[in-house]
Amino acid sequence: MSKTIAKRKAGRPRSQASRASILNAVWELLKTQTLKDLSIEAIARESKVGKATIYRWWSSKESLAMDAFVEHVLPLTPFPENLSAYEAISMQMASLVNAFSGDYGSIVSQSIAAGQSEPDVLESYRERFLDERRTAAKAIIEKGIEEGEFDPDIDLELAVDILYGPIYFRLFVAHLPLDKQFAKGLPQRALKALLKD
Amino acid sequence: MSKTIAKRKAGRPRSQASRASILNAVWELLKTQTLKDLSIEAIARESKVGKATIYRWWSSKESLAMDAFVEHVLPLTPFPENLSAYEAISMQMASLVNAFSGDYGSIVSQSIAAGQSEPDVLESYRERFLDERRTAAKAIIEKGIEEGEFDPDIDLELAVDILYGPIYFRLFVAHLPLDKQFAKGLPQRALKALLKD
Amino acid sequence: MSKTIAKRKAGRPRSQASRASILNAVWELLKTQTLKDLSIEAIARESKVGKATIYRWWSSKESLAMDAFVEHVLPLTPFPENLSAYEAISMQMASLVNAFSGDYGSIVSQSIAAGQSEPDVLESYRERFLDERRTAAKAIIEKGIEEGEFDPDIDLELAVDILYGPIYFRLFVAHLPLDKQFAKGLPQRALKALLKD
Amino acid sequence: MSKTIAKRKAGRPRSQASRASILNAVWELLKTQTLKDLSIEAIARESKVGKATIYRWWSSKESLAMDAFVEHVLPLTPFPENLSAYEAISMQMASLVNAFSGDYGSIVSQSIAAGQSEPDVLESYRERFLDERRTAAKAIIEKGIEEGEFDPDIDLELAVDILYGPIYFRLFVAHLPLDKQFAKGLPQRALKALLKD
DNA sequence: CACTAAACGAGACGGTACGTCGAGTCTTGGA
DNA sequence: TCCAAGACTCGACGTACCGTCTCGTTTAGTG
Repeated sequence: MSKTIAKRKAGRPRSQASRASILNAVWELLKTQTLKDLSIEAIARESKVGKATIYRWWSSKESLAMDAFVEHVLPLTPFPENLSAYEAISMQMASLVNAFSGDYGSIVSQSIAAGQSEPDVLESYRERFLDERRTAAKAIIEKGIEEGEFDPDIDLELAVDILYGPIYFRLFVAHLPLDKQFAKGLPQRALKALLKD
Repeated sequence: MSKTIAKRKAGRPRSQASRASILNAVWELLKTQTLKDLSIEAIARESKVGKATIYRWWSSKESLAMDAFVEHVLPLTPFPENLSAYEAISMQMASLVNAFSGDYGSIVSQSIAAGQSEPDVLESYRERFLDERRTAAKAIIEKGIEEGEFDPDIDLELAVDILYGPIYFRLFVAHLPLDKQFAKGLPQRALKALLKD
Repeated sequence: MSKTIAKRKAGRPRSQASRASILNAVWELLKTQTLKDLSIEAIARESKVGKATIYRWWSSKESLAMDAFVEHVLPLTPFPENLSAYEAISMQMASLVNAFSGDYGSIVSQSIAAGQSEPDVLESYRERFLDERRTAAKAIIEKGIEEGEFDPDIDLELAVDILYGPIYFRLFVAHLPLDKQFAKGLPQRALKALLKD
Repeated sequence: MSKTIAKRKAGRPRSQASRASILNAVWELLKTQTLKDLSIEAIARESKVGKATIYRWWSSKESLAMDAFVEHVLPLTPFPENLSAYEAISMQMASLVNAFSGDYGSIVSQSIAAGQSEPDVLESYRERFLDERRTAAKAIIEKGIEEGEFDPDIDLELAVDILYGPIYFRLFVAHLPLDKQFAKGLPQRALKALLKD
């Protein structure tokens, strides 16, 4: 909506070719190196774009990485339908563990790592990924409560943290693997905390 | 044993004054800036030390930060004694939440963030902090099992992840605060997952 | 010709202000210190220029010194006209001795000294200074031959070496001064070698 | 004399093995690199000697190079005897040209180059090499005067400069080679300047 | 024959400068 | 007005040597 009524601007319009080329270069480069080691210089070189063009549209390589990330990996690990809340959560958690054990996990952990020194990167991560998923998770839990599976006194946010916290913990600290055993055992044990007494 | 017969080394011995001065400078500098923004140059300047001396003994600013960290904050958040396992864990978790809500938490999160691109920093964190604490936590849980409080089928590692994962989750992602309410609510809810049916 | 059709180049053009500032800083610094003790760092500092800008356009401080030198001292010690070859050479030699006894001599000797380990500096010295002067000297000697003053069997290059070699000898080795007595005595004695029997 | 009455000193005497090893290392290293590029560090490394030992006995790498030089190349290019002064000088000049065209010339030119910024190196060169040779040359010229070959009004120092200056000129500036033709032509032409009218 | 005391190797120290990289900005000409 | 190209200032990188400084270890005399 707002885009269509965007004010008419004089001058040459933004080059979509450049935008795509930049995001693509970032994505390609992140396959072979750390976000930390990625340089604006290299992105410009790789995408045949002037550095100024990058600076004109992005404030940091982190937010640029975030855009590249969004462009490529949005649709992911939905909650299955037509199952009990317990089953649906179990299955979705397992598939998230699986997703985080590969490239996707590495990019998420690097983005959040970058966010430790750049608050807006972290905010961007939350707004563009996490919030949506947490909302979905909370809806499922509420459904479980309504259907009598879960304790009605649950603090929803806390419940989500207990379920997903362990996954992020292993993702960051890597003290133990995000393997099948974990994918199976975690829901079994963690969901106990949500059950009715 | 072997340490007492430590090999005689030729040459001028390492200056303990320099070592202390460097670690102290790192600690001071990290109070006002990000680990990412910390430069070896600045550390050398602040500690009145040659850059080469830093490079001689540390491989990166991250491992240096880790050493500074260890030097300053090792004795922290122990498990209280003479309490039931449930009580001891509850109290220790609360005090960890509290610790992570201040400077200590910021340094931990930055160190682990740095570890995302430097595996040995992460390893160092695990070896010098985490392992010791996890071992202590597992011991308490075992005690709880023996005393009939907790489910004897528990996977200890998984249990620890469920208890502490949510804390690290909020520490990293900062979607919700590490406040008193969380410090109180988390143990109550998460420990349910460990109880006997 | 080719210069006027110089290829159009993309990008920001070289800053003449920086170039001038650098060369000027070099010149000023060389007034108070040895070329050996001159550092790129100091030049950058003094001329308020990034080090990279210096490295972009010069390969070494020696070639930079040579450029600074050329910029400042090209027009020097011409051969007087309307005199006999003998007189013209005598006077020019005397004025060169005089020039070499001051700052000019010190810079020449240091540049050539630098050239002992950097062949292109030496080549630069020859191409941009010496060759032109030697050519002029040889022309005068030829004129002297034509006018019957000098021996027609003279090897011109050798003749020039005999006339000017002693000056450079004293300049480098400093075993004796480049004083008025030398300025007067050298032409008198050395030119005998060129005369007709 | 003075050496034999050298004051008795307590303590360990200077190690001749180290001295020899150092000088030898310098000599070897100078075969493959410039005096400018030679570092005390490298000499110590190569000669298996502590840096302090070098600094204890030499004030700079230049004076060290000079010592190494003296140790290896003192006996050189004497004046032949039983010849006329003209012949003796001619032959000695030719052999000097020849000597300077090889390694010997390169070391001399580098040492004198170093001397441009270190006056004592230059002085050392003069005292330990040049003076002796100039004295010998002046003696021969005087002999030539006595025997009626040369002009009795000659300034001896100036005469030596005229004879040898051209050799050093080519050695330093390298505008023309120190070849056989020069070795033959130079004495023929330059000695004319010394002859009786 | 132990005792001195300087010289020795090794190598850490505080520094300075190196030459390179990338940051973010600026200045062209062309689209 | 945007864009590519590329030069600009700035600051940090990690390295090489500088000359100095401890160390523990020789190695002659001397007492």
